[in-house]
Amino acid sequence: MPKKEEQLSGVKEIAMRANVSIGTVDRVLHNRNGVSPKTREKVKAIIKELDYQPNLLARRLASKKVIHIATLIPLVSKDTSYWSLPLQGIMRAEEEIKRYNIEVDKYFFDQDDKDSFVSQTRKTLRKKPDGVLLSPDFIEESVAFTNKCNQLGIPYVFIDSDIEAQNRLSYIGPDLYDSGYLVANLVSYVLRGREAVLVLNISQRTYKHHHLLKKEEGFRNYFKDNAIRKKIEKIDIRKGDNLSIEKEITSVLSRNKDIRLVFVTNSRVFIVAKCLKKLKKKLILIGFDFIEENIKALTEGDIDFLICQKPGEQAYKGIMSLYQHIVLNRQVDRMQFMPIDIITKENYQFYKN
Amino acid sequence: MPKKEEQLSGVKEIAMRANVSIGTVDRVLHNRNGVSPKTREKVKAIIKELDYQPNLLARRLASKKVIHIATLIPLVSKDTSYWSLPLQGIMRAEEEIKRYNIEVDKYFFDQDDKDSFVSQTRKTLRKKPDGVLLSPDFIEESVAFTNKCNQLGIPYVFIDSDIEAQNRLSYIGPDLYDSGYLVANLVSYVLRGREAVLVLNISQRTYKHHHLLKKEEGFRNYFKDNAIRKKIEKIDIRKGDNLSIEKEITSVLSRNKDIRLVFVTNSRVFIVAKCLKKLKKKLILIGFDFIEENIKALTEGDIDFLICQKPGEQAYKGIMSLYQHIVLNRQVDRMQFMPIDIITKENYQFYKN
DNA sequence: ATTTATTTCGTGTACGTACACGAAATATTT
DNA sequence: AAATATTTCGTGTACGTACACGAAATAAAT
Repeated sequence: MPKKEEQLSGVKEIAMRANVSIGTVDRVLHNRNGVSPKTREKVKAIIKELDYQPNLLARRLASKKVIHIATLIPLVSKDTSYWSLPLQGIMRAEEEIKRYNIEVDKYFFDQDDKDSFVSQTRKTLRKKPDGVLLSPDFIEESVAFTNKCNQLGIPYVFIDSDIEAQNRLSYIGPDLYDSGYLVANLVSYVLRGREAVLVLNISQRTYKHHHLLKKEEGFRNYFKDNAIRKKIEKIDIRKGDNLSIEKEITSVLSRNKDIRLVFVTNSRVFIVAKCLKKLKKKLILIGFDFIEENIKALTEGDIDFLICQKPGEQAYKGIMSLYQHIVLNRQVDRMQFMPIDIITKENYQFYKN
Repeated sequence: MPKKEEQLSGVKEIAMRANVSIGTVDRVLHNRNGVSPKTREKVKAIIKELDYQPNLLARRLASKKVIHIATLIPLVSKDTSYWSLPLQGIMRAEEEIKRYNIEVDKYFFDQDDKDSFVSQTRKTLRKKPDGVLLSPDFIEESVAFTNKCNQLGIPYVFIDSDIEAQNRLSYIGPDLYDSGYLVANLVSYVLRGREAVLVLNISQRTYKHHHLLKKEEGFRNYFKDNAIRKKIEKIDIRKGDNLSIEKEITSVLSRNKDIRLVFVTNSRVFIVAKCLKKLKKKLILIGFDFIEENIKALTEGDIDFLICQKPGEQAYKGIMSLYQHIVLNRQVDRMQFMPIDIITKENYQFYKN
């Protein structure tokens, strides 16, 4: 018996109303050719009239197109294992969505080599991905790259650091200012009276320096906002080797006997921990990021607090946001700040990245 | 020609390896009966071995089951149109997902009638929904209800206010404490010297009072945290009628000539605006929520600031989170705080709920 | 040993869309 | 007008899963 022709839906209904086959409707929907202008218009009209919304689940299922998401993050470098965490997050997301015909193409650049970044962006673009996740370390170059993405209609999300001006789908990562602010709050509890703070910005990479400055700004503004007078000594160290760092620290500490706490504005805090240990200086040490080297120093009592922002989650969410947006057409929050976690010797075991 | 038997996937692959049909695999997957213990075990083993993950898109497409999401929110009441906004959000989400065989069943209760809440929870449970969105206005009753949901394995999300202890999928809404804190910050810019603040908690409903108190707590703690001395006069008004409110306000204002700013801890601020207008008192007025009555007062200059947290978005996100979780098995953030927006006469036109 | 009841399983169709293939209709050339 | 080229369109199969139906195999009853 012929099926009762109740409520058709989707392409079929359009096809029926337009007296054409679903094949034709399909061609109109995808702007493929092979349909006469007049039926095309007719079908388009009906599509509009019905306010047709495709069933995205069915679409993805039927499509043989593989969706490509490109990721562009730093190589895991010798001086910190930080970027292995986002990478794990990326792979976790990949595992979850690859069965929906989504492929994740991973590109890596050398944090110390601007050219490698540029060449990787080129590679990325050549593959015409459907979406990009990137850590926009080199600002100008990232802007150039994402401008091209804008032109090509490729959505992209930033992780780890942000370039607000760009037309990104989302930024997922820390609120740098806030995390500095939080540290200041911590500091205000820990220090008393005239005890001073040393802020250490360690970065060989000039382009990343503004990150550190944002944290420092948050840090300083806490004291300003709360009208707390606090001596803040500060050094920028542009050389990564232990020796230079040690020298600088020794010097500043001998000049400022009142320093009781050191705040390192990035993950290089473990290097400072080593120095202080060597110098036999027991100061309170605060830094960033849940990486192996830091955890080790934490457990050994050489670091007191680590501020973390789930780098794995950041990358995972980044991929998933792209997936949601590309495949399911979902709107995505333009900002997705990660919680600011405080890790100590007592709770680090329970921290899940 | 027979298809090349390359990489089968999903049920088909399992079926092949187990030497059974996909029908049998399907029965095992869904714990339906009609399969002998021994083949069941065999199939189960292979499923585990392959770490089979079903294609959720295909599953939803093929399933004829309609997924039911129940919503349980207050009726739009006479004294504030607030709840029409979340309702709009719910309907927007519904529109978006109904084509995936998801139905949203809306239940409403009277904010002044505990019994109506209870009876609506009963109704909800009778329908055995697959997920619930609710505003847990009556705490004890909400706990009882969600405990039953826990037993039945029904996920639920809270909007507007939270009961942290419960095992909810997510809370989506304002951080009450923070919004009070923010207002205090605003106040500290606006007021000078010895100018005082009046905090007004207007609620006929005792059970909602703790919300207001949380905001007040945040408000007060700002001054404490920042060591600012500020005279804070405060009244709780338990009667909703304009007359009682007017009387109370008149009284407190005549006793405290130094009050220059009034902070109303909920959406009833427009009532206060009317009173002040009638009394010809020009004070700075701050309150909550982007509802029609308030906007009117804002444009007329009778309210100075409105604090809003996109109630429509809250509900929309709530439904979508449930959908994601139920259909796509996505993990969901346990907390989804909404941004705290400050609305003035100048920017209200651009505010999208 | 039949017949009948019951369990166990395979097949077919459907979900809504994509896309390849080829048939029908139309246009162009001879 | 016939032959050919081109455009326009319909049909069929696939995606991975759900589920109804009925066939085959087994068990129970006569």
